[in-house]
Amino acid sequence: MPELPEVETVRRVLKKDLVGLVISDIEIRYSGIIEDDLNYFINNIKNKTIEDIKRRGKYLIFKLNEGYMLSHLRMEGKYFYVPNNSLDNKHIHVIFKLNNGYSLLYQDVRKFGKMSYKKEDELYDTNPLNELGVDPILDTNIDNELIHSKIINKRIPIKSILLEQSIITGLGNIYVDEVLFSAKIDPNRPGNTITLEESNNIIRYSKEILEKAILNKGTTIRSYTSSLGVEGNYQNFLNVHTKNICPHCKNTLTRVKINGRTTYFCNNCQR
DNA sequence: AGCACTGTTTACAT
DNA sequence: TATGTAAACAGTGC
Repeated sequence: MPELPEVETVRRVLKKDLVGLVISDIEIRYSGIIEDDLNYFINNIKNKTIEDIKRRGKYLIFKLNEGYMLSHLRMEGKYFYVPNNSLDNKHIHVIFKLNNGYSLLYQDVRKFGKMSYKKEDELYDTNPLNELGVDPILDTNIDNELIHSKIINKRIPIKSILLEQSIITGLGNIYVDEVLFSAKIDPNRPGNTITLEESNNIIRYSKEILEKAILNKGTTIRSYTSSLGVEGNYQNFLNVHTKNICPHCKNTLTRVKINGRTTYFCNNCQR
């Protein structure tokens, strides 16, 4: 499911249930999810207490009493907090047994998701978090000129730049289309043609749209992709993504592939 | 049946 | 270094 608003929604739901619980055992059924050596991962997480759940970009950060567990849901990753042995299927790849008779299940139909253990001093200074750009929700002092200078250093389409996560983190295929529509920018425009004013609008609308999407618990487009049974509501506020008609000028929207990703925009309103 | 598609990221070739 | 393509995988829909 996850772009920033969906990951933030998962974070909030999990945090209510999990803080204070101890991970008493870990079962790994598909090791491709775990980026570390399996024994290293298990030995460092087993018997640790979950003290907090944080987020940066699209990453979930489980703060343990010693170190962190980093988790990225990629396309289909989902967590379920359920009583032991009450739910199982072939797409559940990691099971965290908790000390209260409940389990945290990680389900991932496409097996793209990743988890790793990070030591206290590694978290923000090593891959992958040290590669991330500014988080429009978490970072309050964003250097607009710096963002612009990074954008105009590139010649690839602005949509591709925003999907890279290295300048701004949190936007994915849906919200990039929405942000560029609000900013009236053609997603094909090369980075080196983006003005400071346009760059500032990208930052401003990223904040606005992501905030509103979080308030609506994210976007649920295809029903099977809902996580934790939590259905988002922001699909009712989308302007262009999955749409046919421009809500502003009523022209037919253009649908193209950029970076292999389906892209919706209005070639009348977005220049 | 076969192909195109999917809310992500990264490894690899050029 | 920068950019474009393919790959990781499983399911749905035409």
